[in-house]
Amino acid sequence: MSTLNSASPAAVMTSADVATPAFSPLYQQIKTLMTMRLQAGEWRPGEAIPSELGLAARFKVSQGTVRKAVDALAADNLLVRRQGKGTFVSTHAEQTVQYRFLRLMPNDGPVVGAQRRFIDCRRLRAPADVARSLGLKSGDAVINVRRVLSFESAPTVLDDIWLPGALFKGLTAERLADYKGPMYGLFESEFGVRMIRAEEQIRAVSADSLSANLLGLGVGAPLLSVERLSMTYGDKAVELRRGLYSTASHYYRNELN
Amino acid sequence: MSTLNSASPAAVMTSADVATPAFSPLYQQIKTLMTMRLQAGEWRPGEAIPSELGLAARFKVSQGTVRKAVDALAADNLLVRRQGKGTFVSTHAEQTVQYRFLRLMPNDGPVVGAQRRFIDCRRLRAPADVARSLGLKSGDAVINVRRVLSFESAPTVLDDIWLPGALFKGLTAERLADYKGPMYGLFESEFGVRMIRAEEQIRAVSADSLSANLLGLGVGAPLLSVERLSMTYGDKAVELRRGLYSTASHYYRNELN
DNA sequence: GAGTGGTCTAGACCACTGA
DNA sequence: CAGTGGTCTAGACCACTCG
Repeated sequence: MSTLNSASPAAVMTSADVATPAFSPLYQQIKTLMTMRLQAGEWRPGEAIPSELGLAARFKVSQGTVRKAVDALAADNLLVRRQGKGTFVSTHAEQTVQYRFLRLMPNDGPVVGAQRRFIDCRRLRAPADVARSLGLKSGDAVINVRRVLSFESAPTVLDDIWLPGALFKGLTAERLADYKGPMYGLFESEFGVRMIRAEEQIRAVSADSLSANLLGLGVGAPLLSVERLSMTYGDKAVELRRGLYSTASHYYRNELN
Repeated sequence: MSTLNSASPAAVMTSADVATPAFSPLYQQIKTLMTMRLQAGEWRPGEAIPSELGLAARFKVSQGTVRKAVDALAADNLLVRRQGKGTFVSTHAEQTVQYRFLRLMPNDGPVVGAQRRFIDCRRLRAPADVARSLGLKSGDAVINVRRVLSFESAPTVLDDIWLPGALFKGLTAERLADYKGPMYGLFESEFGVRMIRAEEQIRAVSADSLSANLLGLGVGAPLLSVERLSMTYGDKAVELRRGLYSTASHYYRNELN
């Protein structure tokens, strides 16, 4: 580790260095360094990172210390460990299990793939509330995508998606429609934007005429309103997604610990 | 560790023992042993468990191995580590932060305490669906509690709670009303039932006349339906809670990783 | 068999708490 | 100050994957 100490690896930063330096353990510092390499694209989604012993040599610490850092990154879903093979940068592209953040489950019957229908994809100026959520200035360029997800031909999810225009130049309805696989896979491979975590605000609302129409329901039908803010590295918000879910034959599943 | 090996601690179970013995690492076995001690009430909620070195001596393993076991139990929220003080059995009683599993947040303004009003607490025979969820036989004794939670005098949550009668003998409306603190604290201290984790199914529904009345809304108003199944040790279901949340001035908050 | 992650140990030292 | 959890090391060996 060349970041903080001078001689031996054990000579870490201590509380004598500064007044209240907020002591940070070595493995935490290495986690930060590795996160920066991931963010910089030095290690690409789907690829293997160096072995633990290799990383230990590079950072001049013991294997146990890089192990703690890698464990933490794996817990954050940034890396995936595979015994006997190596440690890999996680990716949305080979996402076998549904749509990463979508928690909808059928009331009965097996989980089944969704059909997507894109309603429109427009480039426009950010409304005040969208700008605030995404950390933009009101009037900045944003891209607005609307689409419907159907399960077994039953329209179920109406998504209203807002993306910073600066990050997603050239995103069109065609590219969305042509891309096979989850939308986050497209964002990752084509625009270098990786979703790390998200926060959702869930409410119950009544369908207005537009959404009722698109979801094949009556006006006033109860819908789940799911407002999701997705973050990339550094907890930077990069997507605001307002979803309306029909919960007649599906439910939102959550686990509490 | 006297459970599996004979001589040295390092002589753990190997894949040579049986055909496909599903190799379980030492720290995992110790985690299981500690969980059993917790379940048996040998270490009580709020109390400190032995120090890591003490546990290491007792189980005849190294400190590092018990550390992994304790880390896992702390990750499951069964234990709480406090540097310099010790490791404690977590408890619902001194739960400073709201109601453990309740994810409701005010749209704006600070989090504020709730007022509780108990509507009734009856002992009756389990309906088929309740019995199925709780792993009982249809017709077994259950306790049904209904109550309303209000925030700043606005009724917001209508809970319909089902508990196995065998586990909660003597639970009455009086004891519920008299108990200060969260309901799960009462369950823990008076009935020895600790909620470990829960699963929720969330839907949007329309208020019927009864729930509309109790929540001060119009009939047909959209409500969040939250059906929660809570589990104790061994993933045994011990509470079915059907909640109706008014999401006019609150939202259900969820974090996705 | 070589290379990877996974487990376990023994021992040193650090940070935090409370008497 | 003693006692607790937290970090870090060095080294051994095990389990898994793949050529």
